[in-house]
Amino acid sequence: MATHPTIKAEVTALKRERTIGAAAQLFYDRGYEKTTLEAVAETLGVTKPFIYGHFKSKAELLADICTRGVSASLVAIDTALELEASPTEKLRNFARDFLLAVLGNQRNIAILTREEKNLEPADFDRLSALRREFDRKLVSLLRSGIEAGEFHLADPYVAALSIGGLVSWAYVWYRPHGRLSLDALADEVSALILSMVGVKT
Amino acid sequence: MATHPTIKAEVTALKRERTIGAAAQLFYDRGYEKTTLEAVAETLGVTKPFIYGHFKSKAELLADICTRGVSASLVAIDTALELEASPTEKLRNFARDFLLAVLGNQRNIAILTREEKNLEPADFDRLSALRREFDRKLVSLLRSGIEAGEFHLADPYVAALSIGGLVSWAYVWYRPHGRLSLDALADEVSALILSMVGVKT
DNA sequence: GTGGCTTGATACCCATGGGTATGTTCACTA
DNA sequence: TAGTGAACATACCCATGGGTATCAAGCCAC
Repeated sequence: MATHPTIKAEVTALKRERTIGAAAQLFYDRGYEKTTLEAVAETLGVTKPFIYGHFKSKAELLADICTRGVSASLVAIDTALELEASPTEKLRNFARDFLLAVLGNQRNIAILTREEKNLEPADFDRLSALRREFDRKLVSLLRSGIEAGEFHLADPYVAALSIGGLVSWAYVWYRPHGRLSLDALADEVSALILSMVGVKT
Repeated sequence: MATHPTIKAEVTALKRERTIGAAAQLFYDRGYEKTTLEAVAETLGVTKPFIYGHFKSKAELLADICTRGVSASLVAIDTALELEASPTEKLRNFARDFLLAVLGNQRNIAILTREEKNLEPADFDRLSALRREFDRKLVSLLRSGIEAGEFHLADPYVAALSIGGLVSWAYVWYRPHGRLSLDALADEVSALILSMVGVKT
């Protein structure tokens, strides 16, 4: 009797998960407005009311997908800040994690970037706040590196936005099964970023 | 008699120009699919058939706007490659020009990035080819710097894509009348990029 | 000035797709 | 094994907006 509600909840969660997955793939491939909920339902082998039983609107699906995109990046910066290590090591780890987060959420990040105008204003504001939080934290990491004499940067704000862009943009050009492995790519990008902030190698 | 056709052509060009400008502003503010041609017409103080007299479809408007975005970046790399200067100086100039091109075409670049799924396949392919051309040329610039012993990069492809992303992403965060002037920003970003490729300062 | 042609406004069509009212099935309870 | 309710399919509504047929007005040639 204690397991019944749990199983039910798990089933519901699974259905939401599958729906979000199917929607993300289609939004990524075709774009949000060009994707009909009928198409999403067909991918899942169900019909529209199935979706409306779990989401109140198409925009809610979009918001969920985008939230995953931002959250992945935030986890990367939070993890780095909690490390017991020098700013250089924190940044090295962050750069790797951040790139892996972006590429592991390539579809979500792409949708977040492309479809922000299709978000409900409330969701847009919430996600914008998360992005600003990410930027603030990255600036603080860069600042600590400057103060420790490890980084050499005239303007940590511009550097933070540059790093954010450099890595976020990877969703545009990365192709799985490309020339480099994910790991090699992460090392390479990490080295570029350390060099950019003026870490002596 | 020789001037008549010319004036007519100029008037036609002006109408196209104004239409593209109004459309770009609205696409940028609201998104492509959320912008009706009626709204574009209203901005111009005309009606839909005016637009259809100069463009064969909404998608053609989008393609024109996006083409301007890519072209601006291509001009920057072409200009740099034609310079009689060291790779370091070429890259320094390119970085500045590229950033200024992106920010001078902020709306077009934003639309290009966000709305690629709404392009006709033929236009998408054409613009993709231009982007690849840009990447190839930037790689060749980085290569020449490595061969000259001025740049220190393990992988010029990854570096080119990183630079492209770093600068292209500026359309996301740049706000006119912000803390830094365009010029100061261009210098700062240029310095970051030179540092990234391993130019000794 | 008058006839033809170009331009764009008025008014319209209709495919599309988000969202929903209604009916049906199946799992679970007693 | 009959009854109850949740979950989902069927079938539908209708606002929206891209695109166009039609008509009016101005501009040019002659």
